[in-house]
Amino acid sequence: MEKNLPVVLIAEDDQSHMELLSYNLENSGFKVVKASNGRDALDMTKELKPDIVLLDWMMPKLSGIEVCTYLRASQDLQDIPVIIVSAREDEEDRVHGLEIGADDYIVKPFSVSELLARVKANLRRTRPSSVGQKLLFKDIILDSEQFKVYRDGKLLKLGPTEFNLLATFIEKPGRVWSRDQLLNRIWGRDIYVEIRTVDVHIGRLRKALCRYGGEDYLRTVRGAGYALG
Amino acid sequence: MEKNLPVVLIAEDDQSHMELLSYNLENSGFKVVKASNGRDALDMTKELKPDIVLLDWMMPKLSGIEVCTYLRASQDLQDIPVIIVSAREDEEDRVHGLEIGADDYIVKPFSVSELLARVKANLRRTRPSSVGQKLLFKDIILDSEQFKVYRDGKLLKLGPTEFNLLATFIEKPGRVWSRDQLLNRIWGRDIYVEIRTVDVHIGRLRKALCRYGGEDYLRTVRGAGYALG
DNA sequence: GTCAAATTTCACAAAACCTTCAAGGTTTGT
DNA sequence: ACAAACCTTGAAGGTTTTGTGAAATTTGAC
Repeated sequence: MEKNLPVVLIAEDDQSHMELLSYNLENSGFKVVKASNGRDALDMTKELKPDIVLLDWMMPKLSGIEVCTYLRASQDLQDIPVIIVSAREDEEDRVHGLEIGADDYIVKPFSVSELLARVKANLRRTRPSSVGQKLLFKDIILDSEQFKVYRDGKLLKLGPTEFNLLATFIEKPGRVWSRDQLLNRIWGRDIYVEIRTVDVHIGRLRKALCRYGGEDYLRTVRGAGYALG
Repeated sequence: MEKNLPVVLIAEDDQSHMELLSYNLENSGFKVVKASNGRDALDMTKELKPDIVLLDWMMPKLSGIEVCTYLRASQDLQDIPVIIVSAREDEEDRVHGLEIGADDYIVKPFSVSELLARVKANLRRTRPSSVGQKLLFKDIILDSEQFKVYRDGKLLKLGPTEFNLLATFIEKPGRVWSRDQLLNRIWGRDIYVEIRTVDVHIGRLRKALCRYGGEDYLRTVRGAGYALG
């Protein structure tokens, strides 16, 4: 079982459509979670906090529109990108979808490559490292497709955890992450490890980044957590 | 009889059309299998598992649309690329064709070069090594037309799985593939084999590539997968 | 400056992960 | 039908990474 893959929640009641979507997304390196109606979609979103949500417009229990409206009103879920998938292609419906806060709107039928492109485009905003993009910070380059990190042109050797930490930091330079947030994001929500373990890995990442000299970009925020720069 | 050519099944009831298609495809290095109605097309597809299927929209017994719908619903045939060939050029028909799961839609009359381009484009997705081009990485040459691999000018002996692995890697040098992705891509998606099997084949590929010495280009990325370079 | 709290460092054992090997099985080729 | 080539799998063995406590150091408040 792969770890740390971006999670896509698909809410779609048509079975064959669901197959098509999940197969292609899984093959492109996403973890797929499925919901076959609006209520499940909403519950699972609250529970799992996926990285992006695909909502079919027409679904039993709650429509995609209703689910989206709810998500947008919810404090801790409103940042999750939502893509509405619909057979309605009227300009009016499209506008309605975007008006209630969806980030994108795809009309059925769509090509698989179009769907993937849009999913990635929307993740690029919130989780750039998950879509195989090169990320930069000062003289650091993190290539999430090749799993390589360079500083000042020199390849660095990082362990998996250090890599994930850096990927998290470099997505939002300057943002301070608490130890708890880092544990949730990198270790997973239901793993129990000592909170101090984070410090150790930060230390290791620090050492790795300064392997060939240079400023220490990792900032310790006493009582709060860590940040890059 | 030439082996290992990609197989195209053409379903077309118009005799002269069939001639045109098969002549050109055979000339471009495909093995062509012919069906003159929808029912035969379906039976032969099940039987032969061709690499790609060209379906005329209007055919006796079963229409191209019906055949395509069936293929998409069938567990072990749904990955076969389908191109619908039709005289209907309404946007509506095109949409319908894609909606039922066709990968592409070509309107008659079409140029031969357009057809070939689309066939190859669709094969590139599922059978990248079947479109016969030479791929290079450092001193490695992979000739997917001849199914031969050279390193530093010397012919290497690879088993089929090793060849496919290398073909996958060399298409995107540096890209890290998870074991799951490799299994899906090379073994196929509904085959169940242990994930560790991948490791063994990687090991063999490694050994084969270094048969006559030289650097080991296969990079193991702990917790993530493998990459070439 | 002193002190307590917070953070960093260190070393090591355990866990996770990868590689290799060899024994069947299966497929392919003759 | 037989032999060769190839594939799959489990297990053993080796390597890297990880988690943890304890000690050392830093920090900020007083």
